[in-house]
Amino acid sequence: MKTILETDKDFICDIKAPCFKMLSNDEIELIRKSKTQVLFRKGDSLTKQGAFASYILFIINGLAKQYIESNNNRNFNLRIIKQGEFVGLASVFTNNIYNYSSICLTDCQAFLVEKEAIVEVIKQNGLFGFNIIKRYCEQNSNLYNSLSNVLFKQMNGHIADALLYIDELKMEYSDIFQLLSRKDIADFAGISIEGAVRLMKGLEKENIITLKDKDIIINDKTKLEKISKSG
Amino acid sequence: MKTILETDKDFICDIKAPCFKMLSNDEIELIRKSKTQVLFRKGDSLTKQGAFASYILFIINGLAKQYIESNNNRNFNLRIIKQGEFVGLASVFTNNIYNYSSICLTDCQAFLVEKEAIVEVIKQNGLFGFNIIKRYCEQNSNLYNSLSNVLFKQMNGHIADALLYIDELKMEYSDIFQLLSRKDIADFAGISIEGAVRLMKGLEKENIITLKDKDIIINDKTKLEKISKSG
DNA sequence: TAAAACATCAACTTATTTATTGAAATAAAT
DNA sequence: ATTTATTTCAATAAATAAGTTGATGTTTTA
Repeated sequence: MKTILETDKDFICDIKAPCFKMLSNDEIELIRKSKTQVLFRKGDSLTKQGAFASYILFIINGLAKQYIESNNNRNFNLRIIKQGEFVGLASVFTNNIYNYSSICLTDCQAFLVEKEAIVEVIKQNGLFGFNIIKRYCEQNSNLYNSLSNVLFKQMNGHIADALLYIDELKMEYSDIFQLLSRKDIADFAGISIEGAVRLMKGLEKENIITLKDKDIIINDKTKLEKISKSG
Repeated sequence: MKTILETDKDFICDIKAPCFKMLSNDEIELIRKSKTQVLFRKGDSLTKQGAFASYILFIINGLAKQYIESNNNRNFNLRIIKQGEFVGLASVFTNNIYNYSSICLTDCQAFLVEKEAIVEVIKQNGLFGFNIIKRYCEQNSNLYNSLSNVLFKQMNGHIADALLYIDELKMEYSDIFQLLSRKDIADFAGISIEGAVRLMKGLEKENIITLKDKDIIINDKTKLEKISKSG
């Protein structure tokens, strides 16, 4: 009956993310007071595009995907959210509404911090704020990458990008492809499912990748990168 | 690219729920300013047990289920949320954290109102507040029913209760059983899936109910009510 | 402690989703 | 106008999830 885990004061210090290490006791206390910890199950949504954003989420462990929803049934996947990352930063600071959805690819232990507390701590602790902003900028630049890919490339480039992006996560999360459906991959590439399937089969024929059940192994990264560039 | 539907001032007045009819123009404006409308898809979660509650949801159309999560994989279904109902009232007024989860059984058009606005309007408009409270009490009494069922009855009574509860919705939503899995029914009864299957087969043998694919037809309501009472 | 009330496990069946492929329809680019 | 790029539709296969049943364990209660 307990998805809300009681956590003691030490717990927040225990988190691996460097950004929490630099907080003073007072600041930790401030965060601790206005946080709650939740176990999200695989498939649960962390944020819903269009809903109010009153808190940010910090992912303690697990993987999730962040995407934008379209009016019909096609989504565009923006990124994989990894452990130690924040979700909802921008929404909290600016428009008060999540402009993307995100759902768990695995069970995700997360803690939620109310925006007032985060704002307060950032105001107090410049270094903390700096790190938060840095992270946010990194995420944002990825987003711009995604956008330019979508805008200026075509199918082959898209799927190459998607595969290269996901493959980068494979070092840390070797089973990442197991967690993704063809629709997920297609949504990363911004193309139709059938298109994604076809192109990947094509890449397999040219020995650039190997499709092994759900897993995808990149045999010739150089060639894939060339395809990515040539679009 | 638009799940957030822009809605004009008239829209909120247009909602069938009686409780919105009694608002003044100013109050409507207040709500309108701090609301956003979202299309939740079948399977999307409306609230997550343990997460912060900064807004209430008003369901414009669609069906959802409200349940409490347990540490393992067993949930207890509290109720079906219907169109015209609120989700998250208590959480907003009291503890600031949702003490239950809820997910959509069908696509749900909902609008979200930030708690500050709801609180403000309730303070201004007694009749509105009264209605909100009335609704909340109704929900709560159902909850107590559920609890006492769980506590004081056993399997036969539980499944009878669950079936009777769901059957009541059948007038308005004739396909309600199509939307529910055996796990859902078991979770309403608070028993194991296998237990639910077995008992329902038993009830079918005694001609009390008919299982027709996913649909369940109650043939002998009186007998089922007797089972419910006798526990 | 024995019976009753359930839950859990394992095996199996059935239904639903996901993946794949060819063909046809649009749309964009040359 | 005619390739070229891409989506959509339809049919099928493969994989996964849901439903069902019997047998076995575990509590609870009398």
